[in-house]
Amino acid sequence: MKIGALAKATGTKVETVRYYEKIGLLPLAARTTANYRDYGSDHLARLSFIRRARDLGFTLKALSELLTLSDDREQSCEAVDDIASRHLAKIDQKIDDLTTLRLELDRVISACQHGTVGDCKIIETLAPRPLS
Amino acid sequence: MKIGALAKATGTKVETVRYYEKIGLLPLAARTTANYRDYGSDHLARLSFIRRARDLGFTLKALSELLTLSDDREQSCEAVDDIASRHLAKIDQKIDDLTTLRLELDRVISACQHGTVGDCKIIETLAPRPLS
DNA sequence: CTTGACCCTATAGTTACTACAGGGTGCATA
DNA sequence: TATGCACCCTGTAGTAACTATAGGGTCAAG
Repeated sequence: MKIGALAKATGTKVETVRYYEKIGLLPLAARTTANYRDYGSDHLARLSFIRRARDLGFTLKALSELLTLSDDREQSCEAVDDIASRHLAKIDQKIDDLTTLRLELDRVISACQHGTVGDCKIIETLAPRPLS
Repeated sequence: MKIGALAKATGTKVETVRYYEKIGLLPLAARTTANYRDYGSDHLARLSFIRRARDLGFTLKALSELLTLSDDREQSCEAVDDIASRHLAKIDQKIDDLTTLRLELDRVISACQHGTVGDCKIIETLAPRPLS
């Protein structure tokens, strides 16, 4: 199948597919006489894997490691679990950070009196306190 | 004060200070005879504002808008509130997305039996389902 | 004078795409 | 056959917000 079909089948953009091939995440595709990329089921499987992992927020680096691991079916699952768990911890951290941030922002916005900038609580919070 | 002192005073990197000047977020600094940047309290105030807004997750674009607004103290606070509220909504969305993602990832990791890759639930979840 | 911290500009790299320019291919329709 | 449109190709550059590096200058203390 052509690149457009592969892209559509996996919910990926054509340009992104080419990008993944360029960075080595996807193996080079066979070509037609017109130099069009021609993909088979192996590529479909691999790109699907990539798409799912990206959707779960794995970085391309982590994803690449997962792919390498998944190619050796006798490999211990520990390494996979390690990557996934570290990723989960990062997401936890991000949620924590964002939640803290959200609280602060909400506090600032709630204090806004909707007057002028001169007495705006939001601006006031951002501006440095006058030296006393 | 020199760039290093300004950077330290605001918890910003020297390179980032130069970057902000380059993109126009910080006004051009006065220079010493040695061509070193020389900063006064105006720059300190402005960079502090930038740092705080960045810490609250505002994009440079939104931040730039806030700075423009804050320069006109008679301006209505509505625009400021608008920017901040839209930012808050984005953070809310991000938290939602990450929370959903976390749930899915946790589910997958919990299903891991710690065997081999061949029967790894994590890999299995990422791999496309066999055609049936 | 030497040394080390700091300063400068210019350029490129990071991450993961995304957009665009310019040109080729294939198929359906008039 | 000609045309039009969707799709394909490579190469390059842009996005956001920094960050790192190369190569060179300045300043102050020893």
